[in-house]
Amino acid sequence: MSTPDPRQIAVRLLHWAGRAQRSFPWRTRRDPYVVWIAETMLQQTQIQTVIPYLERWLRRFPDVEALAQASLDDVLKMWEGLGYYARARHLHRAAREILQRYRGKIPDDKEALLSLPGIGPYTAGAILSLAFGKDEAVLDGNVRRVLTRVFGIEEDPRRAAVERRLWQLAQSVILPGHAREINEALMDLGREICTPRSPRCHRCPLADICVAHATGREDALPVKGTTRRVPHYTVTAGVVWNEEGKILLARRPLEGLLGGLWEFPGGKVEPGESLEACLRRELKEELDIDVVVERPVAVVDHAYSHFKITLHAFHCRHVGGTPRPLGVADFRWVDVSEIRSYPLSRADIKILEVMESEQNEGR
DNA sequence: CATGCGTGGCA
DNA sequence: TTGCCAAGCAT
Repeated sequence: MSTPDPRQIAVRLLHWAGRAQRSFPWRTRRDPYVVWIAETMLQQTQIQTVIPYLERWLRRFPDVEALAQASLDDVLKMWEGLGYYARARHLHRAAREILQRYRGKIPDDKEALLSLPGIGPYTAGAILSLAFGKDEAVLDGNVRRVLTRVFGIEEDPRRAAVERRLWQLAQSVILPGHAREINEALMDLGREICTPRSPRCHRCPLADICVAHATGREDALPVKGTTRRVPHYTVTAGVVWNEEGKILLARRPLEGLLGGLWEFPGGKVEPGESLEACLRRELKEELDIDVVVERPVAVVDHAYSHFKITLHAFHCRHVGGTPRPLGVADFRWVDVSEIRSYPLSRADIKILEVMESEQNEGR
């Protein structure tokens, strides 16, 4: 089978794009700000997850200025539960930079976009083509899957040389003046038809020119790398009460896992260590306080991006030492009713929900 | 260039 | 239940 003709692909995609489409917020409004926020939320995240977050976000931060003027805590709170929290921190920083350097206007220049935190090649291409109508390609997971199949690319797409070739192919199917429709069609095709498993080739407008379809390689492409098994850790967390009936919340360091979120402090159990000893040690190391570990609150299983934990939470009584932020970014004594107003990770929300249900049962 | 970085849905 | 996967970016 000959190599598919990019122009023919473009024409097919444009025709296919003429069908009834779902109306997403970032399609109804071509506002660069909306596209920027939506595309950032959509990084590694599915549409149905993003939509409610996006709607809330746009009500709370309707433009660059509102976002720039918000506190990081407000921004993280709106992002709570969406994951990959560096995205929210980057949006916040970028908004301040856009306000300062570009008078609040999202730049329509590729180099300027790429220099902003959180904007890489995909998001820059998406903003330029979808919001500004420029003839720029996008290459995301959907487009990568479509192109590796249509062109029958058997090499690992994560290799830099293959990645460059895929960008060239993505650019080659852009018909001048039609980048927006082509890019959206490619991504729609990848999401709805050219799916990772069991692609619906009988409904695909490219099926008759697709190398993978012709050779029965649809399910094998794109080739996957070797998956490493994820480690599992046992972790403790303390709901530390003081004499006034307040609870100690700690803020995680601003970089790294769950950066900037608030949590019930604790940490990883070391080999041979009891849960209670772990908790006393961690609270001493991170906050320089002494506690008595009392009854358990909850046991929560949780999976992060690259490891899993079983989290044992205990009520604790603060018996000594004024907290100091040794291994945390900040700390605060708060009323139970105030905890919900802080951005927390999913695992800590599960703990909080158990506490709230106990409270409602009058325990 | 390889790795770190969340969460929820699905088979 | 477990593993796979999803509109990537930073370092």
